[in-house]
Amino acid sequence: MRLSQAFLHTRREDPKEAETISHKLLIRSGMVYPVTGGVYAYLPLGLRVVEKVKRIIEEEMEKVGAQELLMPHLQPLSLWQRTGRDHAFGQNLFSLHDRKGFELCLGPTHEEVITNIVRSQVESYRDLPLLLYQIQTKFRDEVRPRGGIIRAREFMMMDGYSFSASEAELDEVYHKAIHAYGQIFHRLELPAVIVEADSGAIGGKESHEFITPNPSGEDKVIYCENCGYAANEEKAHGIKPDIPPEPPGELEEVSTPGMTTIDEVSSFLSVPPEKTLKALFYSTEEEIIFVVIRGDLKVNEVKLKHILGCFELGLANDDEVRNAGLVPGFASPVGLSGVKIVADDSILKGQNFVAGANRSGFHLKNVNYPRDFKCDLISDIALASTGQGCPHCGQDLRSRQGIELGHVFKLGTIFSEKLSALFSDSRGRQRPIFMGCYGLGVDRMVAAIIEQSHDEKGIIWPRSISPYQVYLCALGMDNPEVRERAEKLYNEFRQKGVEVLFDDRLEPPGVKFNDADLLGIPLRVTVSPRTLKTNSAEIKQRTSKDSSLLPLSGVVEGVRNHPGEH
RNA sequence: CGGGGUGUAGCGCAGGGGUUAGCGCGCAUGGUUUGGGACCAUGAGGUCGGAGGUUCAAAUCCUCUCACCCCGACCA
Repeated sequence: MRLSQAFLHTRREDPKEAETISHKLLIRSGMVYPVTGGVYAYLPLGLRVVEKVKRIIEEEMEKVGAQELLMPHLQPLSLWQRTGRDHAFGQNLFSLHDRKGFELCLGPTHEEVITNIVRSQVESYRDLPLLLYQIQTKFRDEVRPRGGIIRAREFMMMDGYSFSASEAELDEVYHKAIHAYGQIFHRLELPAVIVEADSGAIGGKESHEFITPNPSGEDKVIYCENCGYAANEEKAHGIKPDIPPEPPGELEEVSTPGMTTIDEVSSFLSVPPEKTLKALFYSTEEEIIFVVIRGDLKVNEVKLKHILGCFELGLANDDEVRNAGLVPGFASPVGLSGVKIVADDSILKGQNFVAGANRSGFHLKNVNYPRDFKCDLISDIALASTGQGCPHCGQDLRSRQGIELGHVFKLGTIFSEKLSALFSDSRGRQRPIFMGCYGLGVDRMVAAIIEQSHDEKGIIWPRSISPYQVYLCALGMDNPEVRERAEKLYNEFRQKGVEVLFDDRLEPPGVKFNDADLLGIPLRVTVSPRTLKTNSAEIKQRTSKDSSLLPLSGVVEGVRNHPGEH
């Protein structure tokens, strides 16, 4: 491609709406164009990158026996009502009516549709196992799109779906998919760790995420360096610190004027936070929940949501709290009735806690479970964090931010049962198909690659997905000899099948070099009056400060045979 | 949905009741330049996000509204 004719306009300045590095660079390099909040167009150069990522995914999926298909973006809402996921997705579902009033939605994912397709085609265990996948646009009306392409409302996703006759067969496909993902990340030069994950709105039992460590990521990974345990914070368990036992003391009311937070109460009474009980009030679509947890811990709302089995969960507002007869800041489970009380199992570790007195300005000392209060549910509902012990080996846990690139789920039979996707097993019995699904954010990976591979000048593409392999930079295009030599090189590169971006513009060197760096093409080949004096061209890696000269006659072969060594 | 911020030329910004709304980049034309965003000259480009109001007069003040971004909530 000739730059003089390319639909490519780089920008010198950062767009003001962008905060994240990948967002800034994608716009500045002319790869994407922001159309509206969380919706982007891919311009020619950006599309080349996306297409390359897609091709790598296709190749690796085919290698593990997956077959590609394409599904519609429009889906009948009724299909979602049958699995109940219209509620699980809630407002995130983009929905619309056709002219007859029939309700449709734009697919945020395709489990329902594919299960329905497979249901009609698969009759027998002989048709299984099956691994199908799609790479296409999905739509989610995110509460808050952010980070440019990292969380968009319209985005590109690879989704694989597996159909098996047994749990064991499902395990097999699941591992094949994980293997394919490993290969994909490897080829993209994108470091990714696999972690245990919560399955969220999609449902299912076992689930893993692939996360690339990055400070601009939205997810937090809790991991153990000693034994390799790693889980998303939403899912992670930690061993909560023990507290030395002591004999239970007498319940005692103390005055704590204006002390409503754990920090205030704990320093006012000179009691460490782990010897206090924190009370929080949540509201679900049905009721107010009173949550009790040891003062040094935080509530993991995902875990809480699971044990409550609710769709909506949020901190209750002051009105809701007062209407339930609770005293914000001074509430405790002691002597409380009429409200569902859920406790973290940390209340079993420790005794003689300080808790609210359900009376403004007062707290209770020496509160002990179960002597002084009851709970409807006790479970692990705490957020794991650094400082806690690894659930497998007991060593200290660590945490790290990351970007979620992929998420795989063992769905089991939840979808097949709801949608009656059955097959006849070898004894002729009708059984639901065992399903798995495997999602990978295509354009999110592009953003993640930029996040972790750039410098102050611009993007640094891995060779495997760079839009072009060579940036051919001709300095002084008005010099006939430069023009002639550069044109010749350009044609030679193209004949040999090397993807080359030819900067044939009549621009000063600084402009060209800066664009070359911004666009992140791995190799730059410069022809100028200076290099022509020695009948050579300058070769420079994007990642290196140094350059070298190669005789003009050997440039194309040299670059083709040893792309990484100049 | 709560909190905060920003909307003025293609992009980045200044101007905060007073006549013709500026600057930088980019763009166009001509010329000089060509190894890290070079220079000179000339020029084009604006419903000041939108609606309503106050005023002799509104980009500027008031009210409402929309869009975008950030934090939180939320999220495969």
